[in-house]
Amino acid sequence: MPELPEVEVVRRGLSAWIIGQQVNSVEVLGQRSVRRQTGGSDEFIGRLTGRRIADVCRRGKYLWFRLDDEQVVLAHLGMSGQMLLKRTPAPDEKHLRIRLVLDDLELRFVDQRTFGGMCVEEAANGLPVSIGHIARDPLDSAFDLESVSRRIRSKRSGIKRVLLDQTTISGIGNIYADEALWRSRIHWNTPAERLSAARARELICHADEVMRDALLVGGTSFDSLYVNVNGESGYFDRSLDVYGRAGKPCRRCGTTIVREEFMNRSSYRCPRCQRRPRLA
DNA sequence: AAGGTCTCCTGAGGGC
DNA sequence: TGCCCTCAGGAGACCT
Repeated sequence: MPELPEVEVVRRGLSAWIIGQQVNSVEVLGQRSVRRQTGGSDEFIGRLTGRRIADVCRRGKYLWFRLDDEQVVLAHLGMSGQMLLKRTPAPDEKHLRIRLVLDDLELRFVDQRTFGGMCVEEAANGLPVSIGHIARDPLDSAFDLESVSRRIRSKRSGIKRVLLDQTTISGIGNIYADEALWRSRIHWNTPAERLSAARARELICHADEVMRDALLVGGTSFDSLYVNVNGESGYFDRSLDVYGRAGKPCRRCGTTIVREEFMNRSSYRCPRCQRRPRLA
């Protein structure tokens, strides 16, 4: 599941190959993948064809290509999106949704579950207009630990819900939220407002740390759905401490990790290291 | 206003 | 073998 480290791996892979290349032709094989484009695939193709790629940028889990004319191509990988580069002709993937033919390679957006997509839009102050509400992520040089900590502590909901809210801090998904909470020994349902400033700062630092650790080994992957642009998987799944480890011993205290339902998805924690918060 | 829920989607895997 | 059920979850729409 692509969260910040996985998207950053893709960004780095792409920027090494596609900067300076021209988009010679565009093919949309799946209309749903351009659903954010008001004018549909015709507009997407029209605005993109002939443009040159000037840079590849990222904020949180969003990725975008800066074009040579103040427009950007905004992309989100969703649950299963991949950006694949092909230097030589290759058969179309089963879930190939968008094809960009560049100067000497082909960029393919492949997405099984179609939660992801791409669109061409304007940028304002260097940020695609439709993601103005997305907060800075911990890898952003202008990320401000103090103000994020303050904002987190002002929220009246459980801490995990706050970590997943991309308008407060971006880039964190279900996996890294659980990992950061485990490192900080905090229960996922602890009211955010009950964390001390020091605990909140520590939690943010742990989220930053776990994502940087994952980035070092090329991101997390459980299956073949996520791969970087060379088609290689990440290795961080081998380093996870709690996520997906229900029934296995906590690496700190040996207590059996449990899986609980949360927001119609899964949450993993150590029942001993991450005690349920006392009722207020 | 802010918090919480619903919904989109496809394939893997389990039970029988 | 095949059919049906559950599960995976990011984020925008929608409701309270």
